[in-house]
Amino acid sequence: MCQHRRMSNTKALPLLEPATSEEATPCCPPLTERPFTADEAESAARMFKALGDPVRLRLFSSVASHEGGEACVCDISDVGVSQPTVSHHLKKLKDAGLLTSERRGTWVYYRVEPSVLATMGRLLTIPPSSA
Amino acid sequence: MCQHRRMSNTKALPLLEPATSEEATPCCPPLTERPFTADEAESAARMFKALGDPVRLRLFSSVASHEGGEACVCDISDVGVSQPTVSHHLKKLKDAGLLTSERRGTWVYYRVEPSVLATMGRLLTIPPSSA
DNA sequence: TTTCTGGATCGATATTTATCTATGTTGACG
DNA sequence: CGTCAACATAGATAAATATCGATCCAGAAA
Repeated sequence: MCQHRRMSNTKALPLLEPATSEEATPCCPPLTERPFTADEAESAARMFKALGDPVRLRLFSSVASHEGGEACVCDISDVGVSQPTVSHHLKKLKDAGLLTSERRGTWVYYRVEPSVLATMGRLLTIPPSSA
Repeated sequence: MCQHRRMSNTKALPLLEPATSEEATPCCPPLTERPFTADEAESAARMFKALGDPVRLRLFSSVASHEGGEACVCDISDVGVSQPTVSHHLKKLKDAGLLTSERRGTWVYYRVEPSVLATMGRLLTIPPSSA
């Protein structure tokens, strides 16, 4: 939870809830399977671009590695930029479909969209006989 | 090889050569393992950013999926932008360490740096008990 | 209601970047 | 040699973006 002065009394972390997993857009085949179409590239590039900024990558990693699969903004904001900048980057990660957010009382919790790691991992899978 | 008017008579494709595999920088642990440090984020974000443009992603996919593991620029340049723009993007992919290039006679061949897919794939590995 | 706090939004700015045209460079060929 | 073709580089420009300070909004507590 959030290590701060005034503690919330709303249930801080209903961990591991159903998660409403929408089962993802498969989006694209592995990058190595065949040349991407323009549409596929547009779609996949949006995800890579979202992780293509150091601050966003740290925020994403903080959420992804946080106990319970979610993190309060106040727990991950120590990345060397101002609070509006953190907010701006979290919004971009949300818009790219990598994170979801939920407000609970005073705090806002972010979590990794369940399908994302699998979808992006699939893009980078290595073909069976890679030389 | 290159489907063009004037054919080269230098050996066009010494496929699957030793590849001088430098065995890669492991760079970073999975994104889900722990919050990335600033340095780790800087390093990993550089790779994601390189794939974060649709044109570059198509070029990368074209090389990665090309028979023999390498592709001549002339075979992958049909992505809707000018020739200098293609060249510019290929340079960025090289600078990011994702591609290598080699000139053979008239043509320049690009190939995927062998370690890259594994390194980036590792970043996106899903933790053992992901809920 | 008033006050405080966590976080989002607004508006401005400096930097990055994707793209182009024009030109340079390199190798093949006659 | 000169010419042609494949790429790369240079320079310019318009658009995207990372960042900030100021402000706004929502929930909690006094």
